[in-house]
Amino acid sequence: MSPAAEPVADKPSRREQILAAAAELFARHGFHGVGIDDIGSAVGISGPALYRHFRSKDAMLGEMLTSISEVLLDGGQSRVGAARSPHDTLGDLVRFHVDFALDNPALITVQERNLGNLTDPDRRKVRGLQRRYVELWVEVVRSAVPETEEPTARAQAHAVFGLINSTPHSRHLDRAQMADLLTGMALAALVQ
Amino acid sequence: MSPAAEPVADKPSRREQILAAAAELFARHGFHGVGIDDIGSAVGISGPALYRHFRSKDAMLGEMLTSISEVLLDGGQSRVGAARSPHDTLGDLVRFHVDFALDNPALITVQERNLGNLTDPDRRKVRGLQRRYVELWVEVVRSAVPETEEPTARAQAHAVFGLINSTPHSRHLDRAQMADLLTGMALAALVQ
DNA sequence: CCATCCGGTTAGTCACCGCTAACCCCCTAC
DNA sequence: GTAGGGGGTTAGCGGTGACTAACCGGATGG
Repeated sequence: MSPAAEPVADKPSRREQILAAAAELFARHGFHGVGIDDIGSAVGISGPALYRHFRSKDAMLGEMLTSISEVLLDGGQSRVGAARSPHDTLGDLVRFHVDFALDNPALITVQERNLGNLTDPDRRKVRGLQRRYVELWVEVVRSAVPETEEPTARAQAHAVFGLINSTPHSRHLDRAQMADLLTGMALAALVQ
Repeated sequence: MSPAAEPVADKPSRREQILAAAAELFARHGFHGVGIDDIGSAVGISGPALYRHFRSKDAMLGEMLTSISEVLLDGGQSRVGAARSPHDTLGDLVRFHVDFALDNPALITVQERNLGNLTDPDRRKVRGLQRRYVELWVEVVRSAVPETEEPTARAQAHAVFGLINSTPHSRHLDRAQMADLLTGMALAALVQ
């Protein structure tokens, strides 16, 4: 499948370029609202040339979403790995997610809107990664606020994702202010 | 779904039925991912019979989204109309939106995902209604927390919508608990 | 210096989708 | 008892979209 899962990322090339353009388009028009030709011309090549890089349109979405989910899970785990106070860990986790959302609005949008357009195996994979990411949040929330029940913590995590991921829909503050605002709101919502 | 939700209006009929089914499908698969035949068979009729009730597939989405936006705006305005303390008004507004989201998960999902699939005139109309709803929130937030700048309040409103509208993605608490949780989180995020 | 292959091109195929056409009940009002 | 219309049916048309086929230029390494 993936020709090489490179640790060293000295590859800024095509594939990535195509995925970025596709993400932008999927975010704006939805998966089925975007044609192969649209994606092609967005990167300066035209139409079927994409099949030199991806097996299918579904494969593009699949790779896009799995890689997002992996980045989130890895980043989350590394934040939790750094042993600090539960409350600080929660702060780090929130900040990490906020930064990711602010830096990758199109990806975040695609992830929350287009999960249903994945192939069955891809969806299973992405769902699995997302579930583990949520579990991470649940544990961190519950160790920062111990009296929280598990289902409540899960619901809180989803709600906070919704809050943070709303970022693409409002662009009236600059990046730094927005990051602070969202972080503050998320933490307030979690610890009340 | 519930045939007798109506206070007086004894018209639960077709159109509404079709819109409800279409909302469900649009929410799950996206506008372009749903065919005319899918919608038809979801209400027991098949395919082109829908054109006895709507001029086009676009018209279905248009009517769906404008009616949602109108319901939200009207409901919001009536909550604000009842003169109470700024803080109570904010609480009412939050609770109103939470209730709507919990009672209409499919509609909420379609509204936030499929704005981009609207016809240009429809989109303008819906955008206008949404803008007025946001302005309502901005004013209520600013009168409850006067030191808030306007752009900040706008960003907060969007973020809170994201939080509340995340509802369809998590179903592990019952309706009442979920309503209380979301209301509490939203208010905490707003007043900090 | 040539073989190869990587990454592009255009033309074409096939399925599907929105929508129209033509037809067909009932049910109701006169 | 029949006229009419609201709401349903199936067949089919035109357009579009994903993908394949066949071809091609140029860099590269043996």
